[in-house]
Amino acid sequence: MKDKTIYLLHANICKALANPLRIEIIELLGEREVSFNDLQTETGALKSNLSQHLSLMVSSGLLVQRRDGLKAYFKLSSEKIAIACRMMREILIDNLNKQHEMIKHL
Amino acid sequence: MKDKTIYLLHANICKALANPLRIEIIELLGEREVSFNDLQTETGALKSNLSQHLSLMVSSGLLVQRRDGLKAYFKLSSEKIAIACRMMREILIDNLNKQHEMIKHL
DNA sequence: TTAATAGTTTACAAAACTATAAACAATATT
DNA sequence: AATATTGTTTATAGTTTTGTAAACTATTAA
Repeated sequence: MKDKTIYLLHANICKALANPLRIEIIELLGEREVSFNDLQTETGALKSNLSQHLSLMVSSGLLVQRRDGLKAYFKLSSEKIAIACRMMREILIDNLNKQHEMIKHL
Repeated sequence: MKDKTIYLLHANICKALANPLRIEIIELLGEREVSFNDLQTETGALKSNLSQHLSLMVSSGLLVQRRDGLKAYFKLSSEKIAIACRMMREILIDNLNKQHEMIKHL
């Protein structure tokens, strides 16, 4: 029987991306570090909800957190994350375009 | 109020990857088309379960399905999907290596 | 020390996801 | 026509994810 652990771990990384707010966070982080406060302002999310999502992203290894006094700052743990995220966006756009073509040819 | 539709759609693409069996399927498909039967043999999944996952992947635009008589065949709708998937795997491996380093330095 | 600020954690209900089993449909074979 | 093959769909029960609200913690300021 083949070991499926790697698929489970791999799926967990994908899961950490699989939420609209978390996608928005990744795009806001882009190349730079952003404070919790700015993330809240820009996403409009509830503090508690934002904190939960950020915590999930940190513990799944997508983000790194730093604290300075009361303030918390977050950044991507690797630029590969932004790249993978952009690639998914491309797949989405391609799909939307294909659907659009389908509809046009009716 | 900013429109978040794009984040929702983007997250849906990520969700379509966010399951161990679906990751395994994507890797099996790689560059080539594979029959339902072969997918079942190689994954060891239940027919009904496999069919549900494949159906989800088709409707989310990740896969294309073809039928020939009784047989069903599946392939990736774009090679970008394999690439994105490999990139996620790299992120995973990097994370595991980082964790390993952390543990070593205790 | 008290109050204010900035996040975090916990509790909980609703929604989404998953695996299994059983019923079903479509095609091919006898 | 009857049977077998190859999947698909539906039903269901258990699990996970999610957003909100409330309680809590840590740091800073008065």
